[in-house]
Amino acid sequence: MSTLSQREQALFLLLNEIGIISQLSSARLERLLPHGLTVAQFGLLNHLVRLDGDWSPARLAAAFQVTKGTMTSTLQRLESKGFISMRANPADGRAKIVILTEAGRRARETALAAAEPGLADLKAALSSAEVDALIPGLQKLRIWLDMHR
Amino acid sequence: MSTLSQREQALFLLLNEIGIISQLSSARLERLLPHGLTVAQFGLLNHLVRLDGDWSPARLAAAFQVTKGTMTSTLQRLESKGFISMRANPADGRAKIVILTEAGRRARETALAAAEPGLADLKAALSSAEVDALIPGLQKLRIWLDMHR
DNA sequence: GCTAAAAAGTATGATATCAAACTAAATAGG
DNA sequence: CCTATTTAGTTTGATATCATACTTTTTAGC
Repeated sequence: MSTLSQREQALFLLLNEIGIISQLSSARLERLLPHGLTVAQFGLLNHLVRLDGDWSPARLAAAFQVTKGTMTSTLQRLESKGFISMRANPADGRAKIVILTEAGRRARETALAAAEPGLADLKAALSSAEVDALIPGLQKLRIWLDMHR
Repeated sequence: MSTLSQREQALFLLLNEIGIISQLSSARLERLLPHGLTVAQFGLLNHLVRLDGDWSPARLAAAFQVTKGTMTSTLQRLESKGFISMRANPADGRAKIVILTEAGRRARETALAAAEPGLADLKAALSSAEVDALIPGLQKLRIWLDMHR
């Protein structure tokens, strides 16, 4: 009969907790977002607002650590909502350039304002120190997983 | 222009890291699992093996913190693989009882053995102490989210 | 230069997930 | 008792996600 070492059981438990938190917090956020925005779409809008520059679908897929196919789908949905547009990259016939529209910028603003109370509530769950204590370990794990896939 | 407080930004970052880890680790595990088992299906088999007793779909949905509709779908897929069966609850005409089959027990065994190396690799990412340091804070967060949804 | 390999993007088919709407059965309140 | 509410389970329609396979374009090797 297969078993796991204590060490492995602890890792299993860790990943389990992380999975449930991810699921609960995504569902929580999505309920607050306007325009039928999903967490993936909101994340993309935030990214484009904050990080200037030319973003191709492939570069965005790498940044969010999803497959290119997933990014194609999310971009198409944002485009159909009018929040981004895409044009060909004149320097590379294979590539596209993703552009945030004015409507997209405004939608991100209202979405952020709508999401803020949900984050504010969360302050009751963990102290500032507790949050700060968690982040480095999680970053280390995320970076390892990213490098070993 | 909407902004977030420092506190809220840290929480946002925390949830972001958690989301990415959840995504990467699920994809990683799923690649190792046999029988076309998904993480959700594997989790359910593990649960049924470890926790004896009568489990209804509703109770399982609560335990995994997914909607009843999601649990219906996952149970149907496991049933079509022959890994569980379901029968009516004689004491409650609305309810069903989920039963792990022998094939399901064996599938869980082989799946666990297949997943084990993926967990073993992960030991390189975090020390035992680092894992132990993360768990209590995450549990606290998970419990809060569970109680406030 | 030509060909082989790599990269960008899309398409397809499967599963998980949610919210919302629905049916059927059990329970609670008068 | 009878009705209203709650609970169990399913269905539907939408999105995210993956793996895989495909087309087009670019880059690298000889």
